[in-house]
Amino acid sequence: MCPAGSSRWCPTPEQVMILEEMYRSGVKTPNATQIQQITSHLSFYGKIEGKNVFYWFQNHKARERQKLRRKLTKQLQLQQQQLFHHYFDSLPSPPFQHLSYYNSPPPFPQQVGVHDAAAAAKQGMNYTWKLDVSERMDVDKSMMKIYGGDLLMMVDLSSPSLSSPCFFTTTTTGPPPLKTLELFPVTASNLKEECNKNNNG
Amino acid sequence: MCPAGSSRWCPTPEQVMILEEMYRSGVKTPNATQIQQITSHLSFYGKIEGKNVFYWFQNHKARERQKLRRKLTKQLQLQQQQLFHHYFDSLPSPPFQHLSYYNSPPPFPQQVGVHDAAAAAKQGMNYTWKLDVSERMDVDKSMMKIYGGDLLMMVDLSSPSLSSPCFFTTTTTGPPPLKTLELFPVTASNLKEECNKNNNG
DNA sequence: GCAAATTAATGATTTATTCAAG
DNA sequence: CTTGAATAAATCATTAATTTGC
Repeated sequence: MCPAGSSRWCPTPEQVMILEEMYRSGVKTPNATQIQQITSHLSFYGKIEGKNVFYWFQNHKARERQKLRRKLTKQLQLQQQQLFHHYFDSLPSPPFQHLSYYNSPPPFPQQVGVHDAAAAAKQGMNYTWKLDVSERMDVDKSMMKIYGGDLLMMVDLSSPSLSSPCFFTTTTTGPPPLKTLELFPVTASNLKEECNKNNNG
Repeated sequence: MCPAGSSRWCPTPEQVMILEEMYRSGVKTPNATQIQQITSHLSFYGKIEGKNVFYWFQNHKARERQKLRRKLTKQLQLQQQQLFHHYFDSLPSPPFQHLSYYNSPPPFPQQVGVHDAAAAAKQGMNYTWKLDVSERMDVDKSMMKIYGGDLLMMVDLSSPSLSSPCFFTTTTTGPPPLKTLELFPVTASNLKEECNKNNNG
């Protein structure tokens, strides 16, 4: 685990687990008493002192905040980029078209395809699901809320204003012209990178 | 495999394999775009829609976590059992005693222990730490200032008055008789409550 | 062997937390 | 202090594995 004469604390997995559990259950900035108690408790699992606990909570809190902040920032940037592209890539107007580009690494066979958008649209428009979701939230934002990030999506091409990009819009009377844009090749490694960017940077 | 009119998605082996490979290679919480891409990709192997992919990653991530957590918890329980026995098999009577009462909720197995106070005292007396902290604030009040609340922790037993409880007292000549008292069972929920009291009240 | 019964996996929903913006 | 957005945890519900008695 930790070099014998290490100059700094190396928490054991048990210690980390307990600290995280405490943090999760509400201990964010323990006071002296709490720190002493926690320290005593954790000293069961390995060498530890008060300052370690103190600093752990400080750092953990800060890094959680940081993580969230970065995630939000990234999302915003991507969203804006997306809207930018949407705005300037004027497009042909089949009522529905869903373009998918796949460029998969060895384990995933390559595939470049153009699909009818009906299927794609249906994916997000499953009626039951939609209904269930809409019980709690605004229908228009459902996919955003559920799926988190929204690099790109379906925009109503009939309105040039781009004022209200909608995710998996549900229309019972008749669907407006929608287009799903995917701006980069899809590979596992790409997905991984993006995921890491979201998580770490 | 799956009943004809099944109410829920039954992934094909290929789909599961690909999903698992993606997860392994870093895709943990795909966003809407990624979900759409993955969905299109997997639709090659069978019926599938976005929500299936979304739910799959949610569930898979959660259950992987769960698996790990259970493993750790089991380890902890074993470890604590061992320590418990160890403690009551050999009980010395040291000059300083540190009484700790632990009454932990499920994740933290029960624990009753008796410690030598030397370690506890040392925790708060680390010289380097003291210095580092005092760079930014008044030394005497440092812990109070940093840690806020003070249920009260270390008291000098040589003075019966209990007039000046000190936090992490530093004594270079020789430690006075100190005793660490813990006045209530330490649980995550207790700590949380106290924390809330400190923050809100 | 083979169904009915029981248990384990896992897809789908709901509920609770989290941080930070307003 | 409240709310929005996202996510994790807990839970419900259905399908697959398996066990069991015949």
